[in-house]
Amino acid sequence: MPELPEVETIKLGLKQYLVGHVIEKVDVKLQRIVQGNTEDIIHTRVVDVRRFGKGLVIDLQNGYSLGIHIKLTGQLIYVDKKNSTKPIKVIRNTFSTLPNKWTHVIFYLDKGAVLYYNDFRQFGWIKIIKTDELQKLVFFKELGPEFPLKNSTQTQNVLTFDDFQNIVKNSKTVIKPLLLDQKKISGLGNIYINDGLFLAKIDPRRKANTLTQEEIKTLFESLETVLGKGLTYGGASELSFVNALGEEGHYQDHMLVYGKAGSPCPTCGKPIDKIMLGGRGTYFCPNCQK
DNA sequence: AGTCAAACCTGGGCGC
DNA sequence: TGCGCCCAGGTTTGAC
Repeated sequence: MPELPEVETIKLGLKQYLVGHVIEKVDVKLQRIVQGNTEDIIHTRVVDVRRFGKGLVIDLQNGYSLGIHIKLTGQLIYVDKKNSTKPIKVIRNTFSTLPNKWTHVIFYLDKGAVLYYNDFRQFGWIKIIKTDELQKLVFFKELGPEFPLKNSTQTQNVLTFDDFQNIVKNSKTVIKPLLLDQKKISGLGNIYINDGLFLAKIDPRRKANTLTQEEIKTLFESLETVLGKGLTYGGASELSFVNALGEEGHYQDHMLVYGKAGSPCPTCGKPIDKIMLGGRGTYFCPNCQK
């Protein structure tokens, strides 16, 4: 689902296409998605797009920002005259032109461009707030340091290996739910954690504080590898993810174990197992991951 | 601090 | 064919 590589991909696109545009009008079709007053963001220019973990921030010239979380199925798609008639992936095999029944917010921009917020499951949110008050939002306030993402624009509050080692060593919890906890480490999600643990040959059920120094090092590097691969492939689009132009990524064609219950392990050929951990589907090879 | 569960949603996939 | 049920997952909240 949208994790660090996916949200970074959206951020890069929005930064390229959205910055410089003036928001002329906002049409909120599903009120639940938006909090704050849309009057505060019209007739003002987009000056920057930032990412914090899996959260996005669109900064405006008048001192306001949009804090955005796309959760599982949110899409932010920039459309101008060049790509306005293209069918966009909605979910799995469903495609539709824009706007469609899953379009909940429409930002009309100058020069005839439009930014659509679509969200099949309606879990995402857009919060209109003064830029200097973003840290008051629970999500941003409690976000832990970011797992490093190679070749990304991430600059601040990046987790070092020493930080990672300390977090893992000092945690009594099970390793997989620990990695999912955005308050401890931000940016990782279910897909890349499953694949990272597989690559590191570590059983997702292990208690964090039983990992050896060597295993922690391998895990750190494995997670870096799979996240980097995710970014290289433009994200994972098995569900609803598309980039800022509505294009799909391709990491789903390169997943190691995620979603592959019963399929042969890429290393040993024995079937991939699926269990629930922390309420989340967890895929691993019981033979390779110790 | 940890663990767990429910809630937020909808459409796909399943069993019957 | 169609109904009912479960599932997917990133937070968020609340309970123990």
